[in-house]
Amino acid sequence: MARAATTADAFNAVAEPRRRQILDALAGGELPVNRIVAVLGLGQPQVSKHLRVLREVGAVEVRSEGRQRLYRLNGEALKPIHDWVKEYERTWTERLERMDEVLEELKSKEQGDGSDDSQR
Amino acid sequence: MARAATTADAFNAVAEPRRRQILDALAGGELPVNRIVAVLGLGQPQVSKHLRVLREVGAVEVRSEGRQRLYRLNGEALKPIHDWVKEYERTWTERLERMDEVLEELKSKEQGDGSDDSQR
DNA sequence: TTGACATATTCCGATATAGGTATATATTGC
DNA sequence: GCAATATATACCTATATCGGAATATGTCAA
Repeated sequence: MARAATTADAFNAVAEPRRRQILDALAGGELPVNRIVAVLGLGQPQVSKHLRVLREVGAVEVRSEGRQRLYRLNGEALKPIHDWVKEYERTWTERLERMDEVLEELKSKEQGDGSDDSQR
Repeated sequence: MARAATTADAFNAVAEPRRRQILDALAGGELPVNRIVAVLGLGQPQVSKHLRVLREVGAVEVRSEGRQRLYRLNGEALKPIHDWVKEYERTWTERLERMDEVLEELKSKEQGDGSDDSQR
């Protein structure tokens, strides 16, 4: 048994660039699948599969209209991501964090050469 | 030629629950690898590999101190995620969106009864 | 019914990657 | 030098999953 346990959550859904593109497209309003296909320039089955993933995490909802399936955004499914990342926002907004960073750097230089090797 | 092009970006890095755990642990301050191993209850090589991914997207930085490698958070690497998801925040905060949703529903009901589209 | 259209599902092959084990590298102390 | 500690890397296996092609399902019109 390897590979993590198929985390079918919002984080995973959104990790795929195509799926973010789909959500971005739906931000302008409800769209049928063939419009999304046109926007992404991807095959129709692939789009349907991405839509399924998005549906499973609740990020989109569907309604049928004739032979069309109209997808609409449900941004609330992205709330966990927003909540999680929001906690880190202060890291790049507060000046105090910068000061702390500089102090750490100085400290490590003082103690020897250990200041670099951050790259490989 | 299949499978998407190895998106080594912040979205991908954070899609892994273990890596979010690591970042959460580092939110409290700099930690050596063995502390992270203890927190996660995962093997040391696995943790090192996760740390490498996080380093490659800039979400963490390292400095050496003796034989230890002290990892610290760099929240700014998460800014793209924050910026992206922020756009969707209004979806679940604004009331107007709800109204729009209801209107859409009503419209679809209206259109549902007609057997031909001549009255559209 | 037949056929056209719209979308979903199934099967396939290629690749990415998580975790596991063993090993390599680096630092410290003897 | 050698041993111990701390971490990183290499190799392996199992699985997840992307894109592609073929096919199935569903809806409408003639």
